Amino acid sequence: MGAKTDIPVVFLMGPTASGKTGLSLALAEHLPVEIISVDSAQVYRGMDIGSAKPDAATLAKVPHHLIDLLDPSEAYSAARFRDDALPLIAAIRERGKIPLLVGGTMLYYRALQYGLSDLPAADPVLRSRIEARALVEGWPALHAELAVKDPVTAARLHPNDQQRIQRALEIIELSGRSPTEFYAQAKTHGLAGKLIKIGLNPASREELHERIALRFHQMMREGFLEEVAKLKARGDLNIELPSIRAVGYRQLWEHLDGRDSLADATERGIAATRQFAKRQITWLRSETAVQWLDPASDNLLNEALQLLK
RNA sequence: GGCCGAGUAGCUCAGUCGGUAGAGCAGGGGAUUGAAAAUCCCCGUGUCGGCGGUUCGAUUCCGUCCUCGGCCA
Repeated sequence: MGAKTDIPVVFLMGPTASGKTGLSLALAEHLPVEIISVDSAQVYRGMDIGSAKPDAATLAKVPHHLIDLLDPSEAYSAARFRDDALPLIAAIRERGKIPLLVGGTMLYYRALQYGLSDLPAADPVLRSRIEARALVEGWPALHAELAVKDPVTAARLHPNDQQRIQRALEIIELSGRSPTEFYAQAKTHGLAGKLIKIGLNPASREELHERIALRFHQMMREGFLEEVAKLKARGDLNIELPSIRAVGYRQLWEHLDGRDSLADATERGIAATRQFAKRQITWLRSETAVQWLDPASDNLLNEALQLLK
């Protein structure tokens, strides 16, 4: 595998609506790349408009990976992403092409770069059992229980952080070992070889907010509501699923449930997108060695090509 | 033109029997190990519409003006 790691892996990171997809396609016209989507929503089939998935013609023209992997009734994960992406990257390098990772799911980049602890996989049955207990005893009781079994993790988690308390208890139940014990051990391996990180972010937050609103309205014009209605009409999906909880999908689903007007739901969707972008930016600030570009630059493509030389 | 109601945080509104005010939403910062577009934590000074008056002290009471609703002409 040695010689092949001479080919760099390229990350194209940035908050939602910063223009990552556009730039990736422009790069694909000038360089021998294959694109790997780093996006927890684009993995779902039938979630196209709201996840800002490249259209079918584009997908046919430029090789893309990790898009349309699952049915929305299923759940993806950071660990699965790492397991999927590593062999893909190796294969793309074998072909003498550049793996271009594009997307905004920051935890996935993290998992890929640094690996993960060797934790037991999620267990839906156990999770619903823990939830049922929480309903009766309350989350504080479960947090207290965690404090006995793994004081270090409990101290790190806020008593309201249901999702992580649940996960910690799940790990203990499944393995008989605490998260703290796992974290003390080496992680599974992450990415090897040369890595170039390009960050794309508008010069001001205001500008990003404008791009977000503009794009959301564009999605509505393209039939986002119909897309959500179609998913809802299946009858087997619900708002608790990771897929349907995605930004925009959740708000339009709630509107279809009769919660509010379409105009209000649209505003809530846009606000949720802004908040999502803010969280992405928080991740980005802790990323090392990112080379930043301004999506409004007249010379964006050349600047990006320059970084890849 | 007359009468009534409302003008308080970016928005929707509480509230102060006179001692310069607080919620929700929005917004900002942070955390983040198999749900991550998820989940969670922290952050609230704003001429209380303007100008006068009463008062030790007015966002609160009084007068007047302005703006926006509604009703009546």
